Amino acid sequence: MDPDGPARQVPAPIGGAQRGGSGIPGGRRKQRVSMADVARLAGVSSQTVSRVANGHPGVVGATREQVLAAMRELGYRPNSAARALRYGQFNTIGVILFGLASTGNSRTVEAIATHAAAEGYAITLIPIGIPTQDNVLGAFTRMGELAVDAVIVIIEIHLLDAGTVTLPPGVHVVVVDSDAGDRYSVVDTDQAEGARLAVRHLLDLGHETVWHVTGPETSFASQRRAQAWRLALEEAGRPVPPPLHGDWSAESGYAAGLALAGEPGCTAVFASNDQMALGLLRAFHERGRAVPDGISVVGFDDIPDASCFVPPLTTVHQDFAEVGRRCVQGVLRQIREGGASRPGTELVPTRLVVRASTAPPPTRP
Amino acid sequence: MDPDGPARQVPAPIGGAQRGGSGIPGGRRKQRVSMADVARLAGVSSQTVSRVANGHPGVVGATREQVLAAMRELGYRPNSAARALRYGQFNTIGVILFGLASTGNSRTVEAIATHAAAEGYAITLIPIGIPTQDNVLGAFTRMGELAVDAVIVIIEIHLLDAGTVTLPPGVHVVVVDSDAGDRYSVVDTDQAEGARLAVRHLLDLGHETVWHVTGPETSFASQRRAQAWRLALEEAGRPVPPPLHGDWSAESGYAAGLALAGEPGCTAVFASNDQMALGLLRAFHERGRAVPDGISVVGFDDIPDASCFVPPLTTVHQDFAEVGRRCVQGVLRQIREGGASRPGTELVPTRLVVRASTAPPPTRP
DNA sequence: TGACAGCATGTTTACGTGAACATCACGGGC
DNA sequence: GCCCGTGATGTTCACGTAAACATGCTGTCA
Repeated sequence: MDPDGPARQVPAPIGGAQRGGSGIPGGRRKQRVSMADVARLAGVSSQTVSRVANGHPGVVGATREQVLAAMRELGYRPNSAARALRYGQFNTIGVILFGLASTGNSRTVEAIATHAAAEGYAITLIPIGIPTQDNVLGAFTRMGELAVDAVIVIIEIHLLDAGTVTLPPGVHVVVVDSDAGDRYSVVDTDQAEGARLAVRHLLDLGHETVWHVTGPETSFASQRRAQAWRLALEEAGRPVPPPLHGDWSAESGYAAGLALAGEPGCTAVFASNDQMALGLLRAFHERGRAVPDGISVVGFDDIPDASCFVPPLTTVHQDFAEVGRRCVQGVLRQIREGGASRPGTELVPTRLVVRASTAPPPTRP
Repeated sequence: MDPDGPARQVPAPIGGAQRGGSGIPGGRRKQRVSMADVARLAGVSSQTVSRVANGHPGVVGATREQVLAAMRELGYRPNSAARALRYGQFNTIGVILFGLASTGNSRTVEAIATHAAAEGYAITLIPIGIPTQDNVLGAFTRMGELAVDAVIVIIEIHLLDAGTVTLPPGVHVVVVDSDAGDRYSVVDTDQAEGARLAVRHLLDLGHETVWHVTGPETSFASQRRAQAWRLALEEAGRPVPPPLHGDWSAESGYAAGLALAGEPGCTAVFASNDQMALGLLRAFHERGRAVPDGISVVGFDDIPDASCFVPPLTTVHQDFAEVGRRCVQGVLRQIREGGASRPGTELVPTRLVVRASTAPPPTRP
């Protein structure tokens, strides 16, 4: 940028004409209406304008009206930069994330934004295009200069495990979906419980074992679901089939489904999210394996569409709204108490929503 | 506008009168490290620190190193409030929207965030919980005090048609998905073309006419799709069946599907989005109406999951990323040229993606 | 009636940054 | 040897706001 305004000496371009009046081509870089401008028009001091703007007492009715009229006439809007400078805070929370496209993220962000708004905070999004170390590092660095009072991180924090990267000191931070509970304040869905619920449900229906389609290896949520799946099987003394690897997309679930359809012993599958479960349903349908009579499917997330899959999907419900709420709660606590990030993990419970994609296994011939 | 809000919450700057180390343990009060602090440690003036921080020339190597070392030692981070105050801009774009949950919105926002980031801008989200006049008005008002240089509006702007509401003057603004092209700069998907493509596709396959499931009445996108659907049928001289009304959700599509399954003359349906199309597929499946052999279904959006519906869905592809890109382009142009919002509508083209949910109508007995 | 309480309003100042201007040291040309 | 140009660095100031402090006026009570 090149803000070389030679004529920026002028302290107040007013003089009667306000915006378009003067013959000056292009309003240059003059700030818009300030308190001083309003004060001049209203014939009071700028401090009185400030008092009126902030609803402070001690301004008599007539004066107040005069000031308000001047504000309206000039279209005064408070300058939040100056205000932030004065107060030392922005009333803004930064959210670092990798992609809004994933269902969970957008719902979590929405909840964060909503709850933050209720507390008078706005949300600033810092998206990471590709989650490489460099990009993440860059985002954290930029973070430092960003106009935010606190940060919520919704990326796989273990990308930062190299240890060379640390959040700028003094930044309040809450992390979602991570194993960094020993270093940061973490809010997370109880992935393990959810996966266990899914597996137990299928075993209780009488299935010998449960196959699993994972999410991407880089996802901590996926890792934990897979781990809990394995554990639940082992605890029940069941064989643990080799997991299939997906990438969250329905297409990858479809590919896994085509493979699983060829496994005669496979009667139950737990997919690490609903999209992949959708892919499974399609594959099984195309291969003539009836769901749920021939094979059962359980997903994870409980996206709104899941109730209209064919058949409606049994899945683990995640409370994204609650995750968002607790994130906001967490950072606000830090901001207000002034403390640094307090390590620890908060788990948001899950619940199983049983629909029509699960049933007892077919009776063996 | 009414800048006279309720008393603003002011975090009392604790401590005595001076910045000196008031022995208060709950060290909330003072700003963090400033240039002056760095300057003191490095034994230079704060202006020199500023030069180093901004990479300006004219600082000799040794001095620069000294300053950098001091910065590292103190953990200096520039104060963006002061910077914004100085420069008169925030490098931030505000996005007003109603819910990220809708597929389109989150993808558009993601694209906006990505492109904005590439230009050095961050995104501030202002969510509107329930799109009542009051809430929208409130958001626009808050907008005025927000730390943003421009605004992108992704709500049904006709909510504001009362005319009592206007954007704060001087705010750069781009609107998505709206009929306000005469007042604002608008970027929109070519809804009409998309709907026409869908209808033409079905008619070309030999269907006598096409039924339609709309989105909510408050949605301008839905209105335009419905209008284009009607027009395409009329142009072809076909009967126009009564439209069924949904609310974007799969469940509402399911309800519509149950109704349509009872219409023997219905052989083709155009749903206003993919979620509702999913609901249709479920309903038709449950009612034994085979898709596409008994009845054809076309959606709108081309969500990633659509390729794994049963059967894979023929749908109209929306280029959300392009919409986001143009929004950013639009506001940046306004910011740089300094002009106000220039009325006009930019249309982003759509294309039909043919999959397996459409086929010629069954031959009449 | 005078001193003072109480309240409306004005004045000063600091917040952190960076442009514009000031200063200072050094070296080369005359 | 002196002057001046050049380049490094310091000083001043304004950006818009609001707390702290100062002023000035009104009315009241001893």
